[in-house]
Amino acid sequence: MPETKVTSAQVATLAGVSQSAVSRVFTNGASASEKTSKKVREAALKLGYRPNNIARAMVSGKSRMIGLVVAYLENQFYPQAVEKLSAALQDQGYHILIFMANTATGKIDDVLDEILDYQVDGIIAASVALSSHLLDRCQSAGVPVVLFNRSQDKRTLSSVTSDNVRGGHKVAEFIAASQPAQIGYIAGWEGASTQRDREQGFVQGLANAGRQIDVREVGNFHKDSTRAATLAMFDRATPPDAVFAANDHMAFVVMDTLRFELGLSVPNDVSVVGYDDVPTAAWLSYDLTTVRQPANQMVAQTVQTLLAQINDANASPRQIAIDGPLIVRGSARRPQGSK
Amino acid sequence: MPETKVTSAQVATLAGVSQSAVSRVFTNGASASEKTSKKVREAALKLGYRPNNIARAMVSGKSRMIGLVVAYLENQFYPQAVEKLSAALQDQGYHILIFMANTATGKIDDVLDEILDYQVDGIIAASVALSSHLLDRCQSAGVPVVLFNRSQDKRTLSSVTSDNVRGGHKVAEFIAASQPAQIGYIAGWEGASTQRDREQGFVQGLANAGRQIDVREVGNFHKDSTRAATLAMFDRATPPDAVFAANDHMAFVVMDTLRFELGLSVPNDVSVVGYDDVPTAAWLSYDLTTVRQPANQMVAQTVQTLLAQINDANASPRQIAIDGPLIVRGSARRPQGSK
DNA sequence: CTGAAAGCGCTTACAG
DNA sequence: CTGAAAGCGCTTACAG
Repeated sequence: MPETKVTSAQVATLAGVSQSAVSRVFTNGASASEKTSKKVREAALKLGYRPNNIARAMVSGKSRMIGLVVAYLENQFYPQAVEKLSAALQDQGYHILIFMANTATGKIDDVLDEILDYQVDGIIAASVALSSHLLDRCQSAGVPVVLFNRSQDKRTLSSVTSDNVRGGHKVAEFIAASQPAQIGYIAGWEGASTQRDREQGFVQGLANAGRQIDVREVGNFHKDSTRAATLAMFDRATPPDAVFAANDHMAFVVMDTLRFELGLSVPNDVSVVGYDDVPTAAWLSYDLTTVRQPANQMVAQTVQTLLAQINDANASPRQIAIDGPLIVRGSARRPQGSK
Repeated sequence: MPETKVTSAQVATLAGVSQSAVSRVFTNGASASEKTSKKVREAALKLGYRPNNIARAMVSGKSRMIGLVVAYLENQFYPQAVEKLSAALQDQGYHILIFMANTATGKIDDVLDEILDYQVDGIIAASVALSSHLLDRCQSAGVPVVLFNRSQDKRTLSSVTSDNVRGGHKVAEFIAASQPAQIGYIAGWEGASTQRDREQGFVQGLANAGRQIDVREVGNFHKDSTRAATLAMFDRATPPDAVFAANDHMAFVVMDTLRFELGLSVPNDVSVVGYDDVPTAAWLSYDLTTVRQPANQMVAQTVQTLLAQINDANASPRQIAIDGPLIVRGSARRPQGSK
């Protein structure tokens, strides 16, 4: 079988029509008579013709590709999000050009240029911060950007997150109600808005209950730092008996360290709460109490916001924060008086 | 800031050279004098010019995009693989157009056509089976395909896996040496070569030791079926005291079900072994004994094989199976006499 | 509804 | 080394 790249011109010849006619038949919303359409479709089928998307992109100026920049795939929340984003975008006729942002080397700049070179119609940045220099570049290229699971002070940029402040607040209420002696907080990477917002809500909520963070360590969202942070947190005269970790990924490490390295019982000795509700949170080994990020809604809003911006260059940016529920499971002590 | 799409023609004008000259400066391996190059680069910088990859693809017939079809992202092995594949391909100047194969709806066919429409230079199919009809389509389009973590009988198709037969064999030797009373096997999805090969190696290895699979259930690589399979496996007079699950993802479920639903101790009552060595396998809650898939080598071979095929249409297909070591951890009893 | 023509932004022989 | 010209496979005004 020869590697024949069939062109619209060949189909046109076989069907006995013009190339324009072939194009119209394959462009929805274009006018073609039933008769022409039939002839063209038959010829196309016989030849195995399919429109070349690259050529289409070239002339239309629309590649129908979305650049997705993502990092931190160890956190189960992201693979899940990529899956949902991909499905939602495919439904809209878009496809994803994916770029792993190597946070180690911080090579996001190069990567972004490469994305732009492919003439993507829009960019979704998941869990990566774009410098204002990069944003300028996107803007001058006329490519809209939406931040996924990260927000930014600039009101000129769209972002979609869960309501992290409110989520942190809920955790505070839940923990305060169980009246722990000491409260610990394992922070994520300080550069992330999710970390800052969750902590802010947590502190606020604790204050409302006349409490505060008694011990704070930084886990940076990563395994090794989180283990070290946990060890440090419990190496004191009065260690906490309730700990909030800024995401599930860290909460798992906290639990493992507590149970298997320090010989403590969760939740009897220490109550642990996370944030995200990744699938693993429901696994029986962890059975983690956590705040659910409403991934489906976040994805829907992300896609909607991005498409609005693609279709209307003057669409105003949106900062969306979606409320997610606290999911109570066995890793945490219940508030006094609850079942 | 205006959304100026800067073209090579504009750069040429500003630099006072021809469009061809501009093109040459941005095409490595093309001839341009130092003087021309300097003028062009300066003009390009001033204008913020970058070559349009879509136009390049159009004329060169090479999009430098690779289609990556992937499913089953719940299994941590795949996000990890996507990350590594992406990095390796980026190093070679290729980028990834990603497609989630929705195994639920089995819409792989449509998806593949869409990939082909984008004129990808090659396709990597991870954990998805392509029908021979689809393969024909790729072949007639002249687009090479390599299967990642899945193999196929057809010798005309390239594939890269770990040595699953040998891996299963190693697990058998390890388990048999601990002299369990009854041996259980939790199978993955029967359509997957990984499942078949791991089981074949396991059966073979057991036979060498005068043993066999005493109880077999199917977990289909998924959580719920695996839980049900485990429950069924232990609902009998003589349940197994050693279980091999065809991948880590299932092994975790087996362990959780045993410990938290059946009140059994792992490894004291039951020894559990998995396959993959995903990051979670090292987490202390599981501390899973497993066979490591050499992901880095698998990725390197996949990229190498694919590029060889892209650069030489007559390159012969390769079936590569890379040996991976058994990693002994706490979830399994040690063989008699070992530490 | 339909066709001829121009053009999307590049690269690549072909001359010089 | 460099430029003029053709062409990659389409879509889209423009006439008819």
